Amino acid sequence: MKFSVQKIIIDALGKGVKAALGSDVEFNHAWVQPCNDPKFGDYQFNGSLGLAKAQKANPRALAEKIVAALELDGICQQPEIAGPGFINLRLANEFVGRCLQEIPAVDSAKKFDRLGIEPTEKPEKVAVDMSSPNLAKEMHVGHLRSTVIGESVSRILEFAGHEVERVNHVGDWGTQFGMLLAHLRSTQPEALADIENLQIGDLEQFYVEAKKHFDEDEEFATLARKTVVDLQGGDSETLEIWKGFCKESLRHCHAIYEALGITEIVDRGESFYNEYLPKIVEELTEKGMVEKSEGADCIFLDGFVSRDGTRLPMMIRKSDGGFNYSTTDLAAARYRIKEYGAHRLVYVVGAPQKHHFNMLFAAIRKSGWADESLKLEHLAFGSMLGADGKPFKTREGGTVKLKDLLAEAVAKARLIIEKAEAEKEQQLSSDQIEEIAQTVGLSAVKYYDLSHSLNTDYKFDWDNMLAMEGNTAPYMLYAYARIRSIGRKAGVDYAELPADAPITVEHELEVALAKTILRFPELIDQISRELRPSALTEYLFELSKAFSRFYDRKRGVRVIDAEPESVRLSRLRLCDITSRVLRTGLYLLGIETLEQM
RNA sequence: GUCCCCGUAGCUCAAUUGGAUAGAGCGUCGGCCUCCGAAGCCGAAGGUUGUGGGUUCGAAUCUCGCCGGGGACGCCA
Repeated sequence: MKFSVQKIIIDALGKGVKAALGSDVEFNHAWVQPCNDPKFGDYQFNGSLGLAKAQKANPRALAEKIVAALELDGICQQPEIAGPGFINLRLANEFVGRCLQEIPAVDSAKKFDRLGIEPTEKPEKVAVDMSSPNLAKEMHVGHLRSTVIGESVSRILEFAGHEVERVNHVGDWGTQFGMLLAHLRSTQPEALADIENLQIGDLEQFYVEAKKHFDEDEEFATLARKTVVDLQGGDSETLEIWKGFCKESLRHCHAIYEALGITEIVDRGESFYNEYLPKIVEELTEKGMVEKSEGADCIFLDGFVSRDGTRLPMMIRKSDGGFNYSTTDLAAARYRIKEYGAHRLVYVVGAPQKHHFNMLFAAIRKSGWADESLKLEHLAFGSMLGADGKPFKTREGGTVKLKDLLAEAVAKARLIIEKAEAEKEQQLSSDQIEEIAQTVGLSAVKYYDLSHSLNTDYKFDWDNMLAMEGNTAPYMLYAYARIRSIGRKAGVDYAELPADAPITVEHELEVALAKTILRFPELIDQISRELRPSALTEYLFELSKAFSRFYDRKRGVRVIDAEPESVRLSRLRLCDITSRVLRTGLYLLGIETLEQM
């Protein structure tokens, strides 16, 4: 699979169109799409319709001209013209078999099972801004989507061949830290001696206590305010305590990242940019972008004007001289462009900040820090809602800690697995059940999140995400484990199957499975551009269904006891490749597979 | 007040960014295990895509209005 089938079709059609209509015709790749209904074929060309209009010709006649000029021998069956002028293409079974044949064995030296998919020829450096919790508190459900989507998007980009830096833009600065550090000093003076190893069991509780202290004790409040001044003034002792606090808070974050399979994230908090902030304002002022307005330094950007003419400001320096998040975001963007050398900045941040990012991007463009090729993307995602459609909260109305949510997912998964185990003959050990519960529970949460389209809100529903049926992690993990089990049952090691054993597809369900596999490369190409994990979950679900039909007792084909041996080998190789695509696809969602469940 | 997002089967969600007869899962009804993992497969019923116009060969998708829900709009981040 050194190529995507779609690209081959696009090339052939491109040539055909130029041969039929002249080389000055501009060919649009979007004219070639997979058919949504297999009865039409595998790929459709719908360009005849648009071209016919431009050339004032009959679309069907035009389609016939194009078909006559097509060279698809050995790739497709005879093209068909349908409806108002669609050209339908159906891949030849021999071609499908040959493509699968070219998929190389797993190269264990590589980070991914590439399945023969080449990395992009134009690798980019991408900074993915993700997760970014506030270190003053525990991570909560509000950070789930950014963390999970950010990781998936990062893996997809890496697989496509890009260099990715996952940036954890944590909130480690601000007035609240004065209160927290003062509280730490007054309640745990002994901890200050070994601040490096500070331990705070529950940051949330600590925050609440500190806030209470602040509200009820005027003397303490004064102390807290002084601590803010000390911190911002660079008082070394205060800085040490602050560092210790942040370090401990980050340990809490990384316990969650580890559970979620996130290992390469770079913690670069807001404080990192403090020294750059005055320079940013200075630089942008020199560029004439900054205006004084009501005592504050603001940037007014083209297009950010309400109908009555009021200009909408992007404030980068408050009237008291302090900086705010816009300044920090500008500094961070500049750093990512200038120091890291990013070609693409991706922000995995909730939809409510759409307006902020629109302005930020406009300001970055205007700053001239990068040329027009710089890609700026706000991957805006919707909120997680409770079953009642309202913001997701605990029964008491409080914020749900991410740690608790994940623990509950594992607990619920464990119950389901134990129940299923009780009905089986072969029993798994309790260690195995625990491992399966961990994987299933955490995967279910991730998969459910990623299977929704980014932009819209979704309802968090335990039953739907842990269901064994439908487009869920348990179903996908089961499908994978089942295929692996088939190999064991057949007494073969998939990795040892002879690479030169031909793959032949004949049975309808065999062909359908094979063609679904062949769509994987074009999907990678698509999602690495669009950054849409839900397109991947959708595909993996289809692949699993295609396999289940292929392997169905009644309607499917025989595999383990298929005859002759050449057919058995061919089908076992098909099983192997299916499992590899599933494993790779799930990996790109941040999900590890199980050999058995 | 200005702007942004959403509204699709009883429920939860899709729809390859303007393509053909709008698809899945759950739930309901019905079929398939002496047969490779039934956590599976096959089928039926279920829709005026909130609503009314417009654009065109073609609209859930683009556009304008209305209805309903959510959100953002200068010194929090």
